[in-house]
Amino acid sequence: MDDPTRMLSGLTGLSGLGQADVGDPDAVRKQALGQPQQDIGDILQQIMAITDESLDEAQARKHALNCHRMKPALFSVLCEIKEKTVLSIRGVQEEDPPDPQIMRLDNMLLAEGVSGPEKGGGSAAAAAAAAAAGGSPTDSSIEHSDYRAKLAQIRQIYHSELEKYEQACSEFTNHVMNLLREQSRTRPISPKEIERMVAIIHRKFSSIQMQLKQSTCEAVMILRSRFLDARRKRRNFNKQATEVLNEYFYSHLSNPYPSEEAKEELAKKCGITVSQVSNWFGNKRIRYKKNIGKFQEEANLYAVKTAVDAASVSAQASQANSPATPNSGGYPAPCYTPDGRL
DNA sequence: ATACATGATTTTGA
DNA sequence: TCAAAATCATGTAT
Repeated sequence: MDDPTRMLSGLTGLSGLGQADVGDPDAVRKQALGQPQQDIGDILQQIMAITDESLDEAQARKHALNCHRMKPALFSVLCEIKEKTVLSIRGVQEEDPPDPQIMRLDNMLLAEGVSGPEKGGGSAAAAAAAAAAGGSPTDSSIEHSDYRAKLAQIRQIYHSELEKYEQACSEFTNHVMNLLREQSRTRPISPKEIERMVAIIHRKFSSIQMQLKQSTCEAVMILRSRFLDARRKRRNFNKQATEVLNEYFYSHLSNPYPSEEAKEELAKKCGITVSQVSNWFGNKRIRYKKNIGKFQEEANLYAVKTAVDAASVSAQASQANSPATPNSGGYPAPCYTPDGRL
């Protein structure tokens, strides 16, 4: 980017027709053919030399060339040659369709509320989603202000960078277009050629933009996983909830697999979701099985509790004899001893 | 600071 | 597709 002139000479020599003000090429050529070869060689030499000179030197030489009597003739020859070569080159680099990857990134950024209209829509939606996902409202709102702040930060960086790129792009485009216009006085450059040049520049810049978008997406994803991953905001269930769950577990120790309906009821009683109930039972089963000894005390506690409950209920009902602990089969029955050993 | 407890997710196996 | 098992990431007690 530090030497636009070189890039220009490399890219613009490819295509385009002569300019409209060239006039009839044949007529001019006849004139040209009448001149000594020496002249044309000389002019060409000078034109080639322009690219190697400093801008000031080139400026002076360009002016000299413009005033040269052979200039119109040479110009027309260049036009003609160019027209011929361009036929074989045309179609080599036609329009490519909008990059699907950049579209994907755009959509993602839009969905995350990074790009698009000012804060509101995106973050509000995210907040709603987080709230729906569970967790107490206060927690999620506290964590969410943090999340939103970070997101806003990313958003701000993204926009300022994007703006910078856009500005640089348009500046560079302008610069190049001016140069091309300037050069079009000494060599034929069609509007179409300029157009193509601009397109090339834009492609280059958009590939830079894509990198920006990509890294922004990455940052947002990391942020999301940092804040929205349920594991990271785990809260223990309250005592009453665990009590209810444990009660069910130990009173169904022979088959601690609550049905869907039972789960729903437990969920309602505990103020948690059905899948949380499922998680709890899954964890409880495996951990109980893994170390029955460790849970012995707890098991006894709940056995006694349910026994007492049942006793009081049945006592109320009919003064019946005390019910046995409902423990039979399934998991290895914990063998109760008064001191808690197996 | 550390180890252990616990809810959630991921992997694995039937 | 469900549950077990393994694992993760945090909460909590010491």
